[in-house]
Formats: sequence, C-alpha cells, structure tokens
Amino acid sequence: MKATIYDVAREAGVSIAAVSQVINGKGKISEERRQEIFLVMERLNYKPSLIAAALTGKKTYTLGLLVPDISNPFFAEIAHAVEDQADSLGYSVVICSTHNEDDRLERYLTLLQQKSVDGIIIGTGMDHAELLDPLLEKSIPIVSIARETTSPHVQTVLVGDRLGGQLAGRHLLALGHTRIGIIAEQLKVSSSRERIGGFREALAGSGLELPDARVKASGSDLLRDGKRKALELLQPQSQPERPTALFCCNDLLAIGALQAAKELGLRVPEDVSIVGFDNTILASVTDPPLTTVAQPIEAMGKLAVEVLVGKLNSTSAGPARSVLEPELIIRGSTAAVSE
Amino acid sequence: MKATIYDVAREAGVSIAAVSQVINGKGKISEERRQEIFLVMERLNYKPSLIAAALTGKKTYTLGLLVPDISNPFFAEIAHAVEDQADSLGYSVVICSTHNEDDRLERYLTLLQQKSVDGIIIGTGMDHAELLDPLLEKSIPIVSIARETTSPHVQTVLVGDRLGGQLAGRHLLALGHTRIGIIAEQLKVSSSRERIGGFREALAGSGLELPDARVKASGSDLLRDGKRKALELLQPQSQPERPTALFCCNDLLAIGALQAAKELGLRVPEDVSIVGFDNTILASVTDPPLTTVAQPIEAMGKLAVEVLVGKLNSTSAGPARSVLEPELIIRGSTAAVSE
DNA sequence: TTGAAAGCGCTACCAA
DNA sequence: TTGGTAGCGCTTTCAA
Repeated sequence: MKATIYDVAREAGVSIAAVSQVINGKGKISEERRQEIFLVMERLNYKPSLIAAALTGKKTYTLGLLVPDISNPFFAEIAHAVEDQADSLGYSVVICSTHNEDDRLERYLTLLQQKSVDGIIIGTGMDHAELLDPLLEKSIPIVSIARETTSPHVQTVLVGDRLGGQLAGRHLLALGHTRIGIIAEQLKVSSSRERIGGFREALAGSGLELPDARVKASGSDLLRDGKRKALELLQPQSQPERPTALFCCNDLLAIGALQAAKELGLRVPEDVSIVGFDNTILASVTDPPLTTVAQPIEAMGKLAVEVLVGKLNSTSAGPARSVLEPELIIRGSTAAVSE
Repeated sequence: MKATIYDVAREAGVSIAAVSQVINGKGKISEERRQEIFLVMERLNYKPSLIAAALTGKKTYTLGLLVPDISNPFFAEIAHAVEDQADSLGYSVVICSTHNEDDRLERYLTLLQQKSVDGIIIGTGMDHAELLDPLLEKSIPIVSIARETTSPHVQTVLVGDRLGGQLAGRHLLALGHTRIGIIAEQLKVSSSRERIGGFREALAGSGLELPDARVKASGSDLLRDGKRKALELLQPQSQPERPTALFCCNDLLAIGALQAAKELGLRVPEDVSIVGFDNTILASVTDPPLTTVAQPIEAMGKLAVEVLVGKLNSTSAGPARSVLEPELIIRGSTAAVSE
C-alpha cells in the first residue's frame, strides 16, 4: 500500500542506499541520478517513514507537552506558543492533559518515553522529581514551564511569580484595601505558593498581615471552586469582616470570584475588587474586565522550546532558570476602597 | 543507556522471544518464567519501544488532530475532549494548529503520515479533498470534526449548523428584530456558510430578507476582525439603517462585536442584541453573558474519536455523518427590540 | 514451552 | 560515485 524505500529503489533501478542519500541530501550522488530518484519518489508519492528512521538512531522530532488541562485558556495559549515554535524548529508535539492526577502524569511520562520523544515540556505543577529522574537517566531532556520543579536537572522557564504576587499586593494596597482574601490553586502548585508569598510580602511591607483563614485553596475545577471559595470569603454574615478585595491566583479562579460577587449582589469593583493572574483572553472579556497580572505566555512557550531544543542539539548547559517579567494589567475589576 | 529487549533477555537468561511474549501477554510461557522476566523488566526499568513495535506492523497508537488554532477556546475544548477519549482508548494525540494556512495544513498532513499516525481528526474548515486523498489511499482513516468535507471517504461529526442558524434567527425574530447583521468566519468555512443559510431561512420564514451588505466575513484573527466588522455594521452614520441585532458565527466574533458595541457607546442588549455560536467558556463570562448556540463540544470530540478508532478496528463502515443537536442558550446579550 | 531467525523501513559504514 | 550489508528494537512464524 504505502511505498517504501525499496519500491523507490527498484523503480529507479538503484540501491536503497542511493535513495537514502537523496532523502537526506548526504553523500555523493550524481545530479542526474538525484533528479531521477526524486522523480520516482514523487511519482510513487513516497514519504520516508520517520518511524524507521528513528529506529536507526535518528531523532523522532517529537516533543511531549504535559499540562494539567488543555481547555484552560492559559495552557491552551501555552500550547499554541509551544507548538508554533516547535514547528518552526521542525518538531511536532504530543499534548497530554493530566487533569492534575498524579497517576495520569506517570502514565503519560512512561508513554512519551516509549514513544521516544526527543524531549518533554512539563507544565503540571507537582512535586514529581522521582517521576522525572528515570527519564533524565535515559537522557530525555525535560524543561519545566510556568512551574517550579524540585529536580536539579530540569531547566525552568517561568514568570516571576513572587514579584507578580507583590505587584498585585501593592496595587490593592495603593487602592486602600486592607481586608483582603486570597484564592489559590491547590497548594502543591508551586506558582500559587509563590504568588501568595509575594502578595503577603507586599502587605507586610505596609505592616499588614493576612490571616490564614482568608486564604482558600481550590480543587482542580478552577471556575467552580473559585466561585465556591469566593462565596465563603464574601459570605454576607461576615459583613463587617468581609474582604474588600480578592486576589485570585489565576484568571479562571478570578472569574469564579466575579460570578460569586454577582450572585451575592456585590458590585465589582465598588463593593469588592478582584485581581487575577495570567492575563489570558478571559481577562479581557469579562464584565468588568479583569485587572490581572500578565504572564508573557507567548514568550514563555517559545523560550521553553528553545531551551529544550538547545539541550537536544548541544551538550552546553543553557540557563537553569529563565525568569520572565510579570506585568500588572489594570482593568476594571479593581477600584479604591470606598468606606 | 536505555534498556532494550536484549538486555532483559540476557539478564533473565531467556530469549528475546520469551520477553516479547510476556510484554504482549501472548504465547505460552510458564508462570515462573513470566514472573522472572517481569521482575527483570522492573529492575532494569525497561519500557518497550513503541517505535520498534510499530515498525514490525503494530499500530503507533497515535492520532493526529488538526485544528486552525488551539488557543481558540472552541478548539481547545475540542482538543480536550478528543485527548480524553483517545487516552481512554489507549491512543495519544499529536495536535497541529494550521493557522488557517493551506500550505501548513498540507505540511502537517505529510508529517502525520510520515509519523505513521493511525488516524487523523481534522477540524480545519477548508476544501481539501485533494489533500486528503493521498492519505486515504494509504488507508489512513480520517474523520472530520465540526466541519463539512467534500471527500466522500471522510466521516463527519458535527452539529446541525443550519438548524443552529435557524435557532438564532428565530430567537431574534421572536424578539422583534428585523434589521440584522451577520458576522461570519471566512466563507470557505462550511459551518459558517451553513449557519448563515439557516439564519436566512428563519428570516425568510417571516418574509424577511437579509441584504448581502449586512453579511460580513472575517479573516483569521477572529476577535479583532469580529470587532472590526461589527464596527462597520454598527457605524454611527448609518444610524437609521443600523442593525438592532448581530448574529456572529462563533463566540470569539461575538465578543469582538461586544467590544465594538461598547466602543461605540451602544448598550447590549438595549441598543443592539448579539448572538454567538459555540457556547465556549467565553460565552458565560462576558458582560453581558452571551446568548449563543451551543455545540455539544464534549460529545463531538468523544464521538469523533470513537468513529475513528472504530474504523481502525473494523472494516465496518460506521456512520458517514453524525449530526448532533445544537441548542440555543439564552443569556443576557439579547433582548426585545425597543424602538 | 522455548528459541533461532527472518523481517519491518531506514541509515551509515565500507568496499568496490 | 555507487551499492552491499549490518544493524536499530521488536514481533512473529517455525522448529526444536
């Protein structure tokens, strides 16, 4: 059915070695033979099997991308950037959504390994050093994106999460907020911990402290949990204690919070200010549009691929960590406290 | 570095054939030998190479998914559903964003073929019968999702686009709108044409006609073009002729329209009603939330994989077309015309 | 039950 | 320049 290198060789009356030469543009082949073979390949609609080539030691030119959930716009945008850059470097990418499940992560890791991907970009926030080691031993390079990893051999590309948290904190502080709540992802996600840390630092700079009771962690259904946690924090009965502002560790959570506020009849930003994180497309379309800390998603995805492919092509180390700048994007969901 | 079947065989003091047997759970192996070999595999951290297995005639258990743009939430959600179902059936998926570029589509198609994917799900709306034929000849099954294809050997899973257009039309009609504008994707996208067709049918049912001048087609930057086209349609100078409602062929376009309305100082839905299509997460977070025609994205993705894998495992035809039901979701962006 | 050996499609080395 | 050939890691007869 499918033409092989043998078919081409036979048709062209040459050896498979010759065909291989023209496929790879290597070796010495007379121009006319080259043309001849080329024509036959066209005619037979022959496409060299990458599988077979890979088996002989060539790369698979495939990268694995692990994310918690590809339908989360943040990761969809990451995936877009990664795929784009990978493609321009000649790689394609296998995308795996782990749903934040550890065993799924492990399964995918094995799978990618069995598929002989050339490298892996991992964007799931978990402590998986043990899981990664076996791959690294088999010299499959791994780059972590948007999350910290505990493994020292994994290079990391992320945004300054701590600084981002600080930016959010200072912004709210500047608007006069002092009673503030935080909604985070699962606390095992390093970026959330960092963002909270930075946020608290900013408050501490003004002598404010943030009681643990005002920090809520969500599960993996971000939108729903963001709403649920916001509901808890903004509970009517806690009126006098009610936070005047909420810092949410990502846009999806922030949108959940927005919905909670609406449901409670609270106006945003008049009654409660809300700050998100990521600056996905979502942040620009909500009502009111979301003040959020932007991650340079495009740049991160691009850089992660570059670092990874760099590792593939050279033994040179490359930067262990690349920390990009977060940026506060002020939109309509935050305002000065009006008490 | 990486353990091979030979390493395992040697360590276990058996032949590679025996190892292969236990990997695949085939043939006859004494239970103790099985255990023994199993242990060695564990110890060496051996993972059979899928590449090598594929070369011997086994499947690659890889599917290709072609979409115009993975960062568009609609396709991100499709991808999520596809990946999920594929995974549960033992397949992984390579995702390719074509950016609506024909040559990129072609390049990816060749690539997937060279990677020996077992099947392809294609969600890019173009007339590419010629591009698909070579793959079909090589018996790589293809399923089209969310879009029509002209190729008779490609099975299709989509929503009733025409009916969806009708639902939108009837809804607007029921609210008393008669001057309506449409913003579509590129007209080569079949689903847009169908939606417009259905919409027009609904109007025609009430004796209304929709002048071509009120139908605008966007480019591939949906958000920006949606806004731009909406701006044209809602232009202040055309005040008396200004449409009181806009039907946008997807949520992203609708959001662009929302932004245009805001920019022109028009209130939605009081001054202009807007209807979207897809019911992505975006539709629920805008302000006002978007009235839109829902596609059963999850079900479509799941079904597409089932149909594709069905083709892989049997010679039975399976349905040539599966048309799922659209559903009108009424939210806050539409209201009765108030003139 | 077990294992020797013939491929799968391609690359790369070596000899001609 | 060319082509023969030995693998790559695994599956699958076919004998033993």
